[in-house]
Amino acid sequence: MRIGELARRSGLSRDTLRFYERQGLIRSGPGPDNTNSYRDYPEDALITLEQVADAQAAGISIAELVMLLGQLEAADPDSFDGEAFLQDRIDEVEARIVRAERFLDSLKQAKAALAAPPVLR
Amino acid sequence: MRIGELARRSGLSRDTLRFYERQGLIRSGPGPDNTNSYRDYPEDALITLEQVADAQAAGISIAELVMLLGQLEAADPDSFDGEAFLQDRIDEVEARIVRAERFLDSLKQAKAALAAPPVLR
DNA sequence: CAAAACCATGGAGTTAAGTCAACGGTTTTG
DNA sequence: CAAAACCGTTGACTTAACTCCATGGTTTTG
Repeated sequence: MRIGELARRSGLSRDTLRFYERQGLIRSGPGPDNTNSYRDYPEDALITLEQVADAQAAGISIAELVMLLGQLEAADPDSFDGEAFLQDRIDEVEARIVRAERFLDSLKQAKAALAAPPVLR
Repeated sequence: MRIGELARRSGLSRDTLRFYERQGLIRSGPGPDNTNSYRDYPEDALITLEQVADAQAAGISIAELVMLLGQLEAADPDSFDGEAFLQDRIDEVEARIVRAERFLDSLKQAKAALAAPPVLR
């Protein structure tokens, strides 16, 4: 599909998609009839973009994500210590989730307090 | 306590603390003997800073956090619709946690795959 | 086939959250 | 009391992640 469709379907801007492609997060090939004038994205770019959004929500930067993607698809365990790198990200993300959940609780408590009958305040 | 101690105990830089104070996230009073030369932070600034870190992990910006803090301590429910605002933040944070957890699962699966005996790959 | 709609590239600009440097005043300490 | 250790302010700078703009080429459509 072309960039406009991907933008519409992903909710991202065309500029963002081109930016992501420059960063190496998504890839596009030459068009269907091999005219190379417009980018052509595969259907699964949408899935990749969802994963990118997940990673960002988890506090992973684009640079880190590019490294992770490289790790995962290289699947070359002898290259360097990708396992330790992965474990570090796992620890980071877990810590972040703990913090986010703690904050979520505060928000909920605050809301409950606001919603309570004024006499209780 | 003075800024150096707060920095050491919170793990943040003095510059960051002054920046947070300018933004309205923490407050300092005049020193103990009322000499006003150095900032003096109350003990509970440390707690506030933990909450700030939690909020940031939850994807809340400083500007939003300042509004939230205002909401919470005003506790003036008739002012404007703070309840709706709170609910919006709650929804956002929950969505973010869902994404982060999904990403965490991917990371764990990737690690398991790497750790598996090569014959399985 | 011409207008409308779409796309590419390059480069500059923006925002959030800090970070750094320079310069000078204040407190503490041996 | 002088040196060392701290602190304050101002303003410029940095980084990440976009976003915008200008200019010009390509596809689609009526």
